[in-house]
Amino acid sequence: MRYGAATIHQRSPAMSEGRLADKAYSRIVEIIKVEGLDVGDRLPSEVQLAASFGMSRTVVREALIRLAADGITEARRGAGSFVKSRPSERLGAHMSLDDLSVTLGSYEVRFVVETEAARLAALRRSPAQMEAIEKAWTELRNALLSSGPAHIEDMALHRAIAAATANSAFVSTFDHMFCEVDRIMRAGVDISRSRPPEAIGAMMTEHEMIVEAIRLQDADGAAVAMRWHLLQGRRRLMP
Amino acid sequence: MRYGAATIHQRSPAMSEGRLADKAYSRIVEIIKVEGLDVGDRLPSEVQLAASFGMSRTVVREALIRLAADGITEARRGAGSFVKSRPSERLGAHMSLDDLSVTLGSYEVRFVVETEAARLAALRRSPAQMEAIEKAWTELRNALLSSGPAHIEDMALHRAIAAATANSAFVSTFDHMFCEVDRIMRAGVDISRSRPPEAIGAMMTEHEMIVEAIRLQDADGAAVAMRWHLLQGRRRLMP
DNA sequence: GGGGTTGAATTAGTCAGACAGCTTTGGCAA
DNA sequence: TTGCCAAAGCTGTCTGACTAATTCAACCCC
Repeated sequence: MRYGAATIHQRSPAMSEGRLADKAYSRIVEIIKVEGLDVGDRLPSEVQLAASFGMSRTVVREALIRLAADGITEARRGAGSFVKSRPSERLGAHMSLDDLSVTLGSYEVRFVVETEAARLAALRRSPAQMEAIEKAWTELRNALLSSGPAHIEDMALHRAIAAATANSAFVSTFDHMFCEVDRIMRAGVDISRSRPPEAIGAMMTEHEMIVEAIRLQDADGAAVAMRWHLLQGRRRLMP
Repeated sequence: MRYGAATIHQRSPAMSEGRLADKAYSRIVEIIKVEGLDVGDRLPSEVQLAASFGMSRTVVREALIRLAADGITEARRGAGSFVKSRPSERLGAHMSLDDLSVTLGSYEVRFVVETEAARLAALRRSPAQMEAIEKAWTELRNALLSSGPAHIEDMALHRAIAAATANSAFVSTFDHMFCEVDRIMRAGVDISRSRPPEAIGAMMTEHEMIVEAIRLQDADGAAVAMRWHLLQGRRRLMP
C-alpha cells in the first residue's frame, strides 16, 4: 500500500511482529476469505502479492510454502498458486461446514480412543511416563496462564497420556487423528483469541483432574475426567 | 495403504521428484534418523546443509520451512534449527515392536473404535450403506465357506460398517489401524491356514449378529456383538 | 474456416550474494 | 572466579538474475 516517493525499500524497523512471513501467511488467508476464492481458483502471483504487501518475494514465497504444507494452496510451476481447500473461518462463528464437520467427527473418535487411553494410562503409567505427563501439564498451564495460543501444549499433554498406555497403537492413532485437526487449527484463526477467560479456568481444572486421576492410578476417574473434558471441548467449539 | 512420509507432508509419493526441495526434505529427515538426533538437538546450519547437499541455501530453507510446518523441526533466529519431534514418531510407524504385541495393541484400539462404530452405524446407516454392508457380508460368508483366506473380505465388512457411521474420521482411523495389521498379515503367518473348522462357524455367527443388529438399528446390540466378536478374535489369535 | 504449431509472455523454482538482528561463546578485565 | 563485552555464527529478509514449465493468442498450413 505504502509506496513512498523515495522508491527506496524501507527495512522494517523492529515491527515487533516477529516474523514477516507470519504476516504474509495471514494476509494471504485473508485474501482467500475476503475475495471469496473457491477451490481451484488462482491466487495473485508471488510478485503481485509481494508488491501489494510491500514485502520481498522471499517472504511471500515462505508463506506460500507453508500454506501448501498446510494443504490450503498448491503451487504449479509456470502456472501459479491455487486454492486447494478453504481455510477455516472464525471458530464458532463462521467456521466452514467442512472443517466443522471434520472437527466434530474427529471428536466422536476422540471420545472413545482418548477415554480408553486415559483409563489405560492410569493403570500402566511408569514413573518416567508420569513425569512426562506432569511436564506437559506444567507447560500447558503456563501457556494457558500467559493467554497465548496453547493448542500445541494441549496436544502434547494428550499425546503424553496416549504414550503412557504403553501401547504404541494409541500413540499412532492419536497422531493420525491430529494430523487433520492440527492443520485446521493452524490454518484458521488462533483459537486462544476467541477463548473467553472463564474457559481458561475450566480447561485448567479439567486437565488437572485428568492428570490427578492418572497420578493416583484411578482408572475410572481418569476415564470420566477425560470424557468430561472432551465433552466440554466440543461444547466450547459448538455451543 | 500408505506408509512413510506421505502421512505428514502430502507431496507426490513418487520418490526423486523434480523438485529439489523434496530431496532436501528427505535428506534432512535421513540425517535426523541416521545421526540419531534427539528432541532438542541442533541440526547443521542452513549453509552447512546446502554445502553438503550441493544445493543452494534457498532450497534447504524451503525444506526446513516445511519440516517446521510438519512439526518435526523448529527454527530459532540466531541459534539454529532444532529437532522438535522425531520423524519416526510423527509418522506413527512402530516398527520396533514385535508383530504379536503390535497386533494385540491394535486390538485395544479396535475394541473402542469399532464398538463405537458399530453403535453409530446402527443408528445412522442409510439404505445404501446397509446394502453395502450386506454385500460385504455375503462375500465374507462365501469366502469363509470356501475355506480360503478371508481376511480381506473380513476387513471389507468392518470397513463398510465404519463407513456407515457417516463420519469419515472413523473410516480414516480404521484405515490407519489396518495399515499395521495388514502388514503383519502379509509378512507373518496366514491366519486362515491355522483356523480350525469350528472357528469358521463361530466367525460366521459373530458377523451375522453384528449385521443383524445394524439391520434392526439396534445400537446397543451392535456394540455388544462387535465387542464380543473382537474378544473372540483376540482369543483366536492368542489363546 | 478449422485445426495444429509456434513463440512470446507469465509464473514458479533455483541460485548467489549481501545485510540486519538475534544468540552463543570465548576472552578479557575487575 | 565472576562479570561483561566483542566477535563469530545463525536465521530472517532483500535483491536481482536465470531456468523451466505453463498459458494463450497469433499464425500457418490444410
